[in-house]
Amino acid sequence: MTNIRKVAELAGVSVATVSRTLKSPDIVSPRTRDKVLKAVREAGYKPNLMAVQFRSRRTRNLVVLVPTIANTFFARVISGIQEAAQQQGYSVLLCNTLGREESEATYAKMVTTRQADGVIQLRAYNPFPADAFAPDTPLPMVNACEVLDEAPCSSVKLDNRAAARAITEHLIGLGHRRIGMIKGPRRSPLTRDRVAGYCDALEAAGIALDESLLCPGKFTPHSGYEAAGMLVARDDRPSAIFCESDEMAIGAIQRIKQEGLRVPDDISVAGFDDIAFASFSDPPLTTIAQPAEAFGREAVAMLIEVLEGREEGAKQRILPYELVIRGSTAVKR
Amino acid sequence: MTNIRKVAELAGVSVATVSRTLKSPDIVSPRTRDKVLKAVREAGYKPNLMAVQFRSRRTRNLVVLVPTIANTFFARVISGIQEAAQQQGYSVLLCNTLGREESEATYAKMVTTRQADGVIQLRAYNPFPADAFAPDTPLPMVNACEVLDEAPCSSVKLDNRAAARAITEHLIGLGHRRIGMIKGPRRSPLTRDRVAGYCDALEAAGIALDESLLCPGKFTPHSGYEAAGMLVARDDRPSAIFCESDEMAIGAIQRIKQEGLRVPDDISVAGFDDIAFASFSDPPLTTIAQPAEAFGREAVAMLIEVLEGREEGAKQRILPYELVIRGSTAVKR
DNA sequence: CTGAAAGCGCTAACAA
DNA sequence: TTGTTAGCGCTTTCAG
Repeated sequence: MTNIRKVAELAGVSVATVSRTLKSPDIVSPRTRDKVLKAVREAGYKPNLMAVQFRSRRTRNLVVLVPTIANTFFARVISGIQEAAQQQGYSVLLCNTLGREESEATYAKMVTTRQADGVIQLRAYNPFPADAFAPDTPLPMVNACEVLDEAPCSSVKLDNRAAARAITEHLIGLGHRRIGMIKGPRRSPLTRDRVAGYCDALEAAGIALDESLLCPGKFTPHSGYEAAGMLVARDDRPSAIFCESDEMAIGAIQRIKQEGLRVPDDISVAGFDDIAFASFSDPPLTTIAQPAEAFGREAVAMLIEVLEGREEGAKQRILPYELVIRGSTAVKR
Repeated sequence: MTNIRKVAELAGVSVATVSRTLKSPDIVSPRTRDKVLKAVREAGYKPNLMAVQFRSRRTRNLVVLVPTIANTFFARVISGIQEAAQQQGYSVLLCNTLGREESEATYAKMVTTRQADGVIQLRAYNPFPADAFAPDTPLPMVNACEVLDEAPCSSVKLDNRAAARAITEHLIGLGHRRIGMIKGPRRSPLTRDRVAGYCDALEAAGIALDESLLCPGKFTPHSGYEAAGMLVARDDRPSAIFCESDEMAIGAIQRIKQEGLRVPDDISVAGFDDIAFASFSDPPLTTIAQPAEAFGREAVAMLIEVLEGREEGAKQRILPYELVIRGSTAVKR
């Protein structure tokens, strides 16, 4: 084991000097610095980060709680996180929690046990027990994408309500008046906001809300497939369906075609997220593009602010969406 | 900071006893154990894992080098890794390297600097410098999915050559004789093996190899789209195309349709991987299913064997593939 | 600018 | 079964 002491001996200086040379080379005389660096090279010395972190009480690790890495939208958010973190000298520990609260709590514990400095949570749930931190310390956490209503920390999200309203209005603009919606899990704030936006659009257009046109899904292609089956089987089937995720929209399109109907001729379908496959579906998906990578970058910036004590109270940032019109929606006929 | 010493005082025992109670409760008398656990609770004590790991010289962290988490195939491998790791008490540090060697080297350094115990590399590249470890220590690494020819460590992979041969034979069996192939990057062992399997099948059927029917892609839908464009534009266009990944196959299908041809009526298309979207493409994709999660589980098992010193030389495991026939391939007409 | 020395919080001999 | 003690490898006062 080649440690700092060996290097010190080799260079003929004290361990303190070696430490200083490595951390703040500028406060060391050029001559000693050269001696030390030479010794470091000769000894093939690599500082034991375990010890460094232990001693300096910070790890420069960020844990990211992801509901599921199998979702390509989250993959983009994660890219943004990694890019920003790396730039600031932090490493990212990705945790695929499958949305399970126990998993989230387990990984969040890496912060209380000082294996990581903070967490970025991509789901609306606070993984820390109430007594994990001293009363008025700010939580070392940032909530992104799906955000708690009373987030106990800074957060970044989309204006989901406005985005859902925009895409519903696009559908209404095409002449659709019976518009189905395949939504996410009931209790998600994401779903609630998007349903609200959908209702806003209907109301503004003077269309009565038909609750039975709202089907729950699970953000997977298969659940979209199932939900579309319900919607299409009705006598008074909708002429357009807004899906809360592209994955569900892709499943829905397959089902609609299987039932012998055409998209968009018989039924228009809109998605949400603009994942890579959205433009490769047949027909290509009309959807809401989210600035996924930007969510990641923002989240990192906010978290580091908290960790380095530069924050003044929890912030809430809203990032812009964009309506992307492709071939899966068309004028009602 | 509530540390082990505080707990010891509170319980009226030595720090060693507290440590023991937490690590091996059974070698401590029930009475002391109760006292200690009570004190732990009262003090709200959480061991500083940083210190634990530093002291015990192991982190129970595994770093996983993933070329890109945006690929849903890797997402499945990662699930398998996480599941197995968790079971064995290890945490997973996911590193999205984008296939960049500098990134891989940076993350691999977490092992030499003792931030992690070992690495699972999903790409055919050794991220460690030659002198990172003592000459005949086994590398704390396992190579999975895409494997180095002379892997300096244990590895798990598919019999890519046989799988490619099987799917090509499926195409030949349907009467196709001009079969294009959209392959991956030239230098990948994966590509080399799959091209070899493709050639095997042709040869066995007495079909001459036409090199110009092999187009390189990059495993993305877009690259499949481009490559298919080349293939389809030819006068002597193939009647079937074998793509080295489902993502490329999905891109290829879109291009073929855009050129006014039908899949599979005019051109059959086969993929590789069996990602979730494979069964939701139109038509659903004929492909090779890989036991992605099993790759992950195997890799963890092998790595832990190495880390805990129970290995006897590098092993090589081959996992089985399965030909999944769906609607994108049909009899030539 | 450099060195000596005191730990960080914990584990692991070794003794008792 | 429990306590004492000596560090792990590093950073950081505090003197010099």
